[in-house]
Amino acid sequence: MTKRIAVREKVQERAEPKRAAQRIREMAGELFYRQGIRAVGVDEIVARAGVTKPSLYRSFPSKDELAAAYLRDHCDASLRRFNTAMDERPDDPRSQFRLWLADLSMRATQADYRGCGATNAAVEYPEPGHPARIQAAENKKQFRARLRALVRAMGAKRPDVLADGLLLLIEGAYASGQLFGPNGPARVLVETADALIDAHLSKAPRASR
Amino acid sequence: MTKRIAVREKVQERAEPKRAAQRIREMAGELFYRQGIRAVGVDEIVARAGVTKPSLYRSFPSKDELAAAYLRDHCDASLRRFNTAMDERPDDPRSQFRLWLADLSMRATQADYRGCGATNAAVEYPEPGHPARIQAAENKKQFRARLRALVRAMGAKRPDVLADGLLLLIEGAYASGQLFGPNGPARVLVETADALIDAHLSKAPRASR
DNA sequence: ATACAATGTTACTGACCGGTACGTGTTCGC
DNA sequence: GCGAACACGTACCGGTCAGTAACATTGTAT
Repeated sequence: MTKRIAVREKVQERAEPKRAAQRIREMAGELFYRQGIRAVGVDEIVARAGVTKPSLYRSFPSKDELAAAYLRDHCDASLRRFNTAMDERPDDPRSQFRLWLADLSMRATQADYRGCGATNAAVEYPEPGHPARIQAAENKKQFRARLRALVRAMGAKRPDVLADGLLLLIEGAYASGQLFGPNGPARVLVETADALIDAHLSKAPRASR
Repeated sequence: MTKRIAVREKVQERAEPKRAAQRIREMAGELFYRQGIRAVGVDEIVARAGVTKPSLYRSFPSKDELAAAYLRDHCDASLRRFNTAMDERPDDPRSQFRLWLADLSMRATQADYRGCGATNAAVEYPEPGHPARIQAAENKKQFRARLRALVRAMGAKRPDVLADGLLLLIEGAYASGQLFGPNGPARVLVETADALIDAHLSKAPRASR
């Protein structure tokens, strides 16, 4: 974040060596997500990234800030995936949302599912001022706003209430996916969300699907 | 400090000195829940419990097993609270459940809410064989069974589906309570659950509240 | 060639971690 | 009274943690 790269003439993004900071960031992302932030030491990160510890501390002021960077990456990616999924058919937001939910339901009922990285980070760091916690809260805030916009586009009468209800279901899928494996409650995610949306849209409460 | 009393003839459970194991268990419970298991060292536990480390390891084979014991206590207590709340008026399970949900909604929208200890433990210990994770999964399994029985008593047509839908909402409240503080999604917990139950009971989908 | 930026190498710090060997004091059966 | 059993404390272990200092090496651009 300090100096510039100065090689952007013709081959600025060749992936062969890959900057140390980037390798660290990616490896830290995988390890933090799979094993939890506290469970992963900086030595393990640099070892598996094929770099050394000073390289880490040249790019990140501390492990806590590296964790915050991981969360930023994590939610940038998931928010982008959500947006592109919705933008595929802007005319039918409900169907697109349903597809996204079905995908989440599938992932959340797999054996090694690990839930949402931001939620997990907040569990690991309850201290209010911690960088990882601040970033996690920011991620959640952004997703909530995005979900509200989507529900508003569905034409719900009380969009914020419905959006929060759906958010409860989604967070519930994140959490329960880790504890109950397959056959967990996340398997009913789609039809439960359907019932909820139906109720808020005053359509026929049956007749879904 | 704290001499012994040696009176267990007639009053064997006076709370004055309290066995070291019990003090450890209680203090570990508080600290583990508030700060997370990994964040709390055994030194802090014994120091704040007013005992010493060997006392801990005489009663518990390891910190991991102490964490498992904490989870057992945690969910024993919450399951007992749930049962007594339901048993107050066995004729009207839905109202009692509604009251319990309202209480959860209130707690989950307070600033320092920490969610469910079992869910948090599973986040901290993703490794499948870990004692804390095993106990956490057991807790969740028991609660799911209890919830299914309750929904069955409500007379729902597909009780397991409704119970899992409600479980998603509950776990969602646990998780989102930690990230969004007050004004978080958990504020709509009761009315969302109502809408869901209505839909499953084929009552008028409106008319809630 | 040279200058510079990025990274690696090695070694280190002090704090803290979970866990334990061993000694001390109190209580109770006799 | 006396010794065994019990509950508990003192002092310590080796390992790991996050983070740093000082220096060597590489690659690249001019």
